[in-house]
Amino acid sequence: MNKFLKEFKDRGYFYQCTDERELSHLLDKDKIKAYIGFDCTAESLHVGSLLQIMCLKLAQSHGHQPIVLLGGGTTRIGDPSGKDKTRKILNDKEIKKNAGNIKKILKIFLNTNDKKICPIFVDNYKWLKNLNYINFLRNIGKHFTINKMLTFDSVKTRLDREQSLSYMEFNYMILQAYDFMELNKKENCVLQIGGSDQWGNIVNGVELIKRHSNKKTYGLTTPLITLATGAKMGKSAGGAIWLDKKLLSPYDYWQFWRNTDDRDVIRFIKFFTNLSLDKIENLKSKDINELKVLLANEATTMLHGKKQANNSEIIAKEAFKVNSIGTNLPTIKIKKSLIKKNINIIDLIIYSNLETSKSEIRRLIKGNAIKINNEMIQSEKFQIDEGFLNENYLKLSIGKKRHLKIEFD
RNA sequence: GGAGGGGUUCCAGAGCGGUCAAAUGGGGCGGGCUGUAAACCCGUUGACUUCGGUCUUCGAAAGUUCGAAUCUUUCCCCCUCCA
Repeated sequence: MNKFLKEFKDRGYFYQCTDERELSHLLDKDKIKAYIGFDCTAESLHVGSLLQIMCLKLAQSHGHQPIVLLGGGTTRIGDPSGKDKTRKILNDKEIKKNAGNIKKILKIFLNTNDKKICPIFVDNYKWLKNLNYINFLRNIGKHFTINKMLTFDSVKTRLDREQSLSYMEFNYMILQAYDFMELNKKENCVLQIGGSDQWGNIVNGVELIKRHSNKKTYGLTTPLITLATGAKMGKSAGGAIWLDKKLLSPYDYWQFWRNTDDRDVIRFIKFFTNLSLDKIENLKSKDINELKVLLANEATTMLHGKKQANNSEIIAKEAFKVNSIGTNLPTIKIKKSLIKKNINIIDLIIYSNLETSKSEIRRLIKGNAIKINNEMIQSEKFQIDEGFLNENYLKLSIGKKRHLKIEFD
């Protein structure tokens, strides 16, 4: 089997392929261009898209060139795959902004230095916006039969569940197929990769190109990643795990990986790090918590850089050491004059922005969750007074995992 | 076009004149156990509070009533069946 394809499989990226054998031959023979489309519905990417990104990275490492398709056009339609409801349609400005953010993230992950494998960014709005309805129906539409379209999962589940599917959404798969054809023509792209929910859309592209241009192309899908607990990846505690430091701090990103379920650790190291499979094989005997740190460091380095990763590790070490005062913790400043006037614990937490609801803070105090300098606060009337000014700062903790250093200014 | 059913707090889903800030489950948060894991147990889950209460929520608006998520009217949205 082709090396790229083999690693693709060994790492667990493989789910389905339209013609594995032939694709393998082709990959042995040529360096190809492979594309993945990214929806622009969200303001940025989150870990749910990370596996797709890793696929492109892997392709690069084997000398193939990735094409990143930003769905600026198709996002205006809304992909019904895997969704039980019609999505709210975004306006042009939002889509444009989202596409920009997504492009930025991908540039961080992908190798942009080597000309041969440098990712090509395209936005399908460019060609979709000018489509002529009549011509499109005649040239493209004739290759699709309703009979077949109705059998695709994205359509079928909606109909089975008696949920409405608008004609607009129904056309989505045709547009995605058209995208593939366009990239095949313009860039000679022969492979589309996507999540398993994209299978139908991808197959449609392959078939359209076959019928319309009589050329052979390939589709490759990745499995839907679920956590050991059965939950979908990326929608975990307290909101999405964004791949964007403006939406999720490097430290929180690091923590996300550090908190991986034991059962997922090796699998995730294969998925989400660049470590070679040989190396990973040797890791299996290591202490599970060390592996989690390794995973967190690797994943964080890839996105936020080595410095941020190391820094996160240091912060984490301090934060979880029982009685440390934590000089490296995230820090905010407060005016000494405020302390001199005595500030109430609730107001201090509001000031710190760790919580925004006073009721919630009261609940946390009742639940023994609030600590200052590692001492539990027992009363919501607790005051921070001048006595604290003997030090340069204090440590505020909420629960076991959230710690903040508050410096006096 | 005709006939029905429905829109409830993050989600699912009860409630159908006062005892409802609203059952139950999931999720979240906090505590315990531990390994920043899983499983399990406990608490909590609208806001504000001088802890007595107060204020804002049950698709939207108006009304009946001492009192409405619950009744009436209009409007908006969703679904099913018939044509």
